[in-house]
Amino acid sequence: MTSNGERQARRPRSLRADAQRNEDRLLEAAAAAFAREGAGASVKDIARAAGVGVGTLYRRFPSKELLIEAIYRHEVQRLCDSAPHLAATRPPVDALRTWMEAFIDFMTAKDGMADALRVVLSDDGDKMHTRALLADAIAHLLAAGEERSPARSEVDAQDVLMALGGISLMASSEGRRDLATRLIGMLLRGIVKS
Amino acid sequence: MTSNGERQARRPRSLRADAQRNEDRLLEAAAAAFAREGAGASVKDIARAAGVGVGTLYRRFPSKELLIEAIYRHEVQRLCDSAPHLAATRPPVDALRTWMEAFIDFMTAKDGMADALRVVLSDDGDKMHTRALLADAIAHLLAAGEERSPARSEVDAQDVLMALGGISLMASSEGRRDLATRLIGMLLRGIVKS
DNA sequence: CTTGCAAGCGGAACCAGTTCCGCTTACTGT
DNA sequence: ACAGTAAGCGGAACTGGTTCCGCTTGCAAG
Repeated sequence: MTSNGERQARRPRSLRADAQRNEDRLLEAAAAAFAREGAGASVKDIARAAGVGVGTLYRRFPSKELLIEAIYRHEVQRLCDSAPHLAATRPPVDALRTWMEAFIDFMTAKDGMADALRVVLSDDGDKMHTRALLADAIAHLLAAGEERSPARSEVDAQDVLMALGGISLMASSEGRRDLATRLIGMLLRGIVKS
Repeated sequence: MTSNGERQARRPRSLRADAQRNEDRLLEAAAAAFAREGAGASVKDIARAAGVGVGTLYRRFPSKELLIEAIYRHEVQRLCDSAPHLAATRPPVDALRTWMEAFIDFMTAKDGMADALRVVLSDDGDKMHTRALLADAIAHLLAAGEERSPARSEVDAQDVLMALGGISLMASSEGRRDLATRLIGMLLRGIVKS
């Protein structure tokens, strides 16, 4: 399930062999736990299932939220990768709306991910990567609109990302998906040129 | 500092005398603690300062967030009360924007209040009161606009409240007040008639 | 091989919030 | 006054995340 070579390749972090093995086991155990019990799964249980102490888990993932983020990193990546295609094949506003809906679907489906956003979107260090990824995807969609008219030029991708984050937070704690759709509607009207 | 009669009057809850005294002490201690240490103040300390056990605190305020909400209830009330006056004395969009800024100022100034929002805005039981209060204030501002043109009629006050909640959450965890102002700008453009 | 030591490890300890339940006490009716 | 009882109380105990630190070990360099 977990390819060692691939991980090595991504960033030459030169972890000690055992450390690398532990990280893999942790990710595996955490993914299983979150899938089974949702974000409620306890870090102690995850550490135990991975056969390591909590200390080990915490050196690799400094908080539960960052662990969650690590688990879903691939899927966030995929979500972001889908933006250019959308921008190329659909009318700008349509593309933007579709992507936003996908964003919300993702954030509300993966239990705990919406809360992890607060950490991920806050600005320092490692998390910046994911944050930038998301902002770029949005920037792409906004830019596509700008040429063909719909997006206001003064709108900033970071701001839109924050707005989406807020919507995710509310939608996930209320558990009402339709609310999110309506809020996206408002947001879009606030973004596109009048 | 705490008027017994007033509290009695608000809702004839007929608490046992000692229970009432404890509630007053708790509110007093909690207000002091939050003012001094922010939302980080521990419930145990608050209970101790009030001279009661934690169990007592929890029977009256089933969670820390609800305690926070109780502390700031008066101020939320005042915020809501200010809406009609704004609506009467300013151009609709202006009134709405001003109120929203005040909302955010409040939520970001009172440490922990933004997080309490998630509980307060979620729909069940007692909290409904505060939620309805806020929604009414917004409805008032929206209605004022409707007559004189600016607000889209299909916009729902509850939705706007949720949007504001989301913005508060993001702004408070980012600690960047200017972000909130820009997001309010977007929201407004999404609300008023094109 | 040996050895030095940074890197890594485990898990006890800490500190939140929250729950539970046996004891106490303010009130009510007599 | 007094007793019966529901309402209220306290705080130990539980659960979760997070920190800390003394011990272990993979991995060169000699």
